[in-house]
Amino acid sequence: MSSYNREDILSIIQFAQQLVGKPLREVCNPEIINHGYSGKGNFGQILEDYYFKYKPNSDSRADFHEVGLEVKSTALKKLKNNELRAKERLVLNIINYKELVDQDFETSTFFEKNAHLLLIFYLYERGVNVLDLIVKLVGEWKFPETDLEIIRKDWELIKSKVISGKAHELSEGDTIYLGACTKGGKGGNPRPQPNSTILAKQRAFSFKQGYLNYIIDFLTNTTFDNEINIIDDKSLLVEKSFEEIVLEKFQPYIGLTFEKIAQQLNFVAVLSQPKSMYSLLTNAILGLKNRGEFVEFKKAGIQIKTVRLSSENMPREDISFPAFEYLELVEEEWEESELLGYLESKFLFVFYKENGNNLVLDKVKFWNMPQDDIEEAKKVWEHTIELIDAGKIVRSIQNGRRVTNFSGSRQNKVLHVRPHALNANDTYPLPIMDIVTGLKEYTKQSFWFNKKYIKDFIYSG
DNA sequence: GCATGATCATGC
DNA sequence: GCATGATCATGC
Repeated sequence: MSSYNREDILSIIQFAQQLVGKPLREVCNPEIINHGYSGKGNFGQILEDYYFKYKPNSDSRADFHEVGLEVKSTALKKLKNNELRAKERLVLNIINYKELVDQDFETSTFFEKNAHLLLIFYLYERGVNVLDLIVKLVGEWKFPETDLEIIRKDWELIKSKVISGKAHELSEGDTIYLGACTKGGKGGNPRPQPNSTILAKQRAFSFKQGYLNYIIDFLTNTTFDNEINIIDDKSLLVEKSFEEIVLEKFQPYIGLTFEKIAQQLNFVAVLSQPKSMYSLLTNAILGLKNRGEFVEFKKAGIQIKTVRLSSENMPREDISFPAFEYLELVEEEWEESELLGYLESKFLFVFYKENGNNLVLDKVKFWNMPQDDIEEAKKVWEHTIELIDAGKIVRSIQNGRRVTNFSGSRQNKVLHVRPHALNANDTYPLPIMDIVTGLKEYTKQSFWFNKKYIKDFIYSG
């Protein structure tokens, strides 16, 4: 790979960097207005055809394969604080299940094609013509050594699942940085897999959104002083997986009481923080002294959930997701929905169990949601949208309290919908007026994991 | 006792 | 001021 001519590579990158600050319409031949590309990938197709001047193809080799450089364009979104973040994951090459099982990582289609990327980020704006979207950032990307070890293991895990005839059970939450995301719309474009007769959804290798954000931070020289690495030496990853290394950090404290752990870690401060002390203690076990984030968790989109269990293993509380906006929810497609994004992430569950008057660190596990349960959760999402669209959120008002038609914890195995607001007057706008209240706004709500689901399928599962 | 509506606490 | 993780409290 190092035999490629660096000058040729640099000239391509420099050519690409001339895009920064401009839309395609400005930098390409005027005939670009007749481009004829439509659909989601059209920015990339137009870019290749009219700027780089080669026809979009499905060649398994890199775009500029003479120098081993693959061009990828992807969208940024602007947050409320004006920060630029990845709009979604970066989809790489499609996984060919039949070929994957015979490949080795170093010579795999994935690595041959994506070891060296030329990334072009443009700012997405709803309703704006693709030719007028402004390119914000252009840069090259090669994997740092420690990331590459994790990505290699991700790739191996995806391969081993396909070898076991479980391509249909693949999920983005299976892996750390390199995901196997669905590709091909609603039907999932089912295709055969080598060691099972069950058809599997078409999937592609992809960078998790968090990993892409990390690349953006790197390319823009953005640094954070409140982040720590859990793994600082890639040699640790030779013998063990990332998950194993994390779990081992908890091992010395399993079976100890909350107070004992806090004492051993010199963490007296947490005792005065009633609502967040359990999650702060979890952070402390992983080595975070103050508030902050773990680099690998952020890059992988891993969500840490600290759960208090009764002696019967029932969580004290359900677990909430962020409140959803009604106007956005009803516009979503399931495959791109915010909820699916959460459900497909990997979770680290830390369970503290009640033992008399004490709370004891009982169990720690990585978890991600099985496909069947994701399908089950989808029903709640669909039902919620139906209610909002029909203006039938509220069923009645009893003693001043509103009784809603939202899906409760008895209706669905996985999720329910419940208020998530400062109080009942803390609302988001509705697309249409609610029939019972006559209001065009309603108390903020969110999806919640049923605690029974946590008990039966996450803790015990 | 549990499900569900309502609200608190913290940090940015 | 608001988003988010966490928790309270009422009524069946």
